[in-house]
Amino acid sequence: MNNSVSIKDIAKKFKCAPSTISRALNDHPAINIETRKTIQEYALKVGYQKNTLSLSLLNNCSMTLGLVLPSITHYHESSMLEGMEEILLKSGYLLNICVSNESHTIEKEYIDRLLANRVDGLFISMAQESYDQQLGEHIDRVIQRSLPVIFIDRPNHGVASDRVVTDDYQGAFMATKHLIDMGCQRIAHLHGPSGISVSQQRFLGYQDCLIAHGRQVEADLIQYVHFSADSAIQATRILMQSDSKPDAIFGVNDEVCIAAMFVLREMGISVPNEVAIVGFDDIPLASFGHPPLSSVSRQSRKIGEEAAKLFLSKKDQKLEPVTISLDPKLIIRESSLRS
Amino acid sequence: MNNSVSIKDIAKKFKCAPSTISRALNDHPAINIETRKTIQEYALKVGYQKNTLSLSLLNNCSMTLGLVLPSITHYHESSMLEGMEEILLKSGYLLNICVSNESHTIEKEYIDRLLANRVDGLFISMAQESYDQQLGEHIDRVIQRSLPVIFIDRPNHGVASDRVVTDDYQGAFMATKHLIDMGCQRIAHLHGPSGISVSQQRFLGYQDCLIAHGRQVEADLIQYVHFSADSAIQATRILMQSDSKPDAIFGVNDEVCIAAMFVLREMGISVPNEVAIVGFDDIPLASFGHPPLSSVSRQSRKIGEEAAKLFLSKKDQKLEPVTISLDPKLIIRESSLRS
DNA sequence: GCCTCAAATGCAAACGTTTGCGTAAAGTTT
DNA sequence: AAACTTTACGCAAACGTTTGCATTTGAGGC
Repeated sequence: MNNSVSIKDIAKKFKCAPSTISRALNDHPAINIETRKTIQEYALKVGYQKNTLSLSLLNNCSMTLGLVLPSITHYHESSMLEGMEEILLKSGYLLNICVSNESHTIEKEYIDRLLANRVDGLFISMAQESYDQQLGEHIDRVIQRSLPVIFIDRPNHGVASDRVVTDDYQGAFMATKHLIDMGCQRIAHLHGPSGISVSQQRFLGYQDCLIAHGRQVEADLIQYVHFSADSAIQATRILMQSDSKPDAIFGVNDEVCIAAMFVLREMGISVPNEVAIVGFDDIPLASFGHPPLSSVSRQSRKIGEEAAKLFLSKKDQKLEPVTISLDPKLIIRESSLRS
Repeated sequence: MNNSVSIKDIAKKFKCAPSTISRALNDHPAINIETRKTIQEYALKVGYQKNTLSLSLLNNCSMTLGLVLPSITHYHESSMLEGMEEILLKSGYLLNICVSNESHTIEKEYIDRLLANRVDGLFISMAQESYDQQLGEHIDRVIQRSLPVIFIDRPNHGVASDRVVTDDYQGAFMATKHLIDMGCQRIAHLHGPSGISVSQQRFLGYQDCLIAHGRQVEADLIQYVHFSADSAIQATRILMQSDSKPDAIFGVNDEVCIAAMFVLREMGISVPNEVAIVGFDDIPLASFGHPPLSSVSRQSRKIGEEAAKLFLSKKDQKLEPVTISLDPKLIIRESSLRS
């Protein structure tokens, strides 16, 4: 099964001690320079490769990290992963990816495996089930091991912890403000799954912005959706068939807005003139929507980079928990531009 | 740094040998049932967790796999990953994710790390650089170790190896045939990056279908793009501004087609009547395009599942290399439906 | 020829876990 | 009471690597 050659094998070949081989391969000065060369050449020839597992065991450091996400198919998540990889690649780490599918049971199972594999740190965006039911012991276990844990997007309940997030509240506030500035009077909201921080913050930003501008927050104008396009179809129809139709929609993400625009087109309602729309995430296809979709960009890739950097700074010294909040940027396109 | 408790620690507490603790925790019948209980309860209390690294070292089996991808932000890739995870979760594996960004150097570096970490198998979709320059020694090294290597989407040069792919050729053929059936006379192709298997196969399917129906393959009707929406803007303009405009476009993936439809709309060209369009991948937003985009679905999630299953069947017994080719499905929507 | 010193290499422990074998003690059969 | 079996546990090796501390060898100075 495994043909890999070990230091012991090489030691036998040269009839010397494993320690000599180890030192030779690591350019230890106490080893004769010619012996060193000979051994190194031989090692290269037979394709010797250091077994990191033994080192992990010895040094209590596996150079492996865990990333636990509810899903990976949204642009924000995969883009964040790429940013993370970029930094970790330079630092010699490997990343274990674990998709919890919003299930607490799966999340727990994965964290168990990661701990058993002695990862050096954990990035986690908590599953909705864990968050809803306030289940955090599995995370507490990790923290008790004094492993660096960095929360992404979704924080743990109450506990002070390292976090990297977009300022969703601010982004939603900006989006709503922009719609108000465009003269919209009745701004609806496609609200994300309740209980998830991202949904809550975006709703709060929306709500507070309305209040700050002397508007009412009307229950009729709020519809709950999932993060998928499909789920927005029905929600949009309900909104537009109500007695008091909105003249603007702020959606929890771009997918639901693109679906909303699709429904509006079907209904013969013009965007942005009858209904203006702003989304969230600024996915690459947003600019190719019909019309191009205004959206709040949340620098997904940078979130990953910052999370990785935060880990690197945390791993050596114990510091106070930090929250890195990245500024969202409002990208205005035609879907919300009224003349 | 690390507070984890080991079997030795527990052994000291109970003043017995580590082997006794190990057996007790593994429900070995040779251990007194009460001793067993006591030890298990204590282990649970102090949060003992098996150190898998030592086992990996001992058994030459790390229960960890590697996945090397050129990128992860496309729906196809992330969806495939989710399918893979589903199967591997049940089998107790963890997955190391490595994004090569189409770079041979990075790919090599990642594979080195994976080998050093003694992964039990490798899933890989080769970087364009590796493929273009026919650089495969880094992969050969893996195979020489007799590690299961499963190629996804993009095969290795020439070498017989386990593969899981969509029948891109067949899918492209079906798409082109459909456009012909719709009465299109001049079918253009947005060709993916050359040198990549996926691009080549889709082009071949397109080409052979044209030939099979007595059509010419015209160089003017072929434009090269990347897999991103942005890259299709210029290509589409060139196509439509040429003397001999196409009346249909078959695109290498959905992103480029959505961008193409955007450009056509800008130019006042109607889809599907003036130009019919079919894409590839059937991303979730395809059905919300304007008009809804016809596309070849390639069962991304299932590719991941099949790859994982293939590994599981390969890990025990050495079998002949297998190619699993999944049937594509043509999803017809308005973008190609002519009345 | 003895002492010192440096250069080159070996020894053994350590990381955490499993497992075949050995060995007590206790119980059971003749 | 002798012989046997069962029960319950310990010992030690093994996986691959590193590293502090010997130990060996040869050279040079006196």
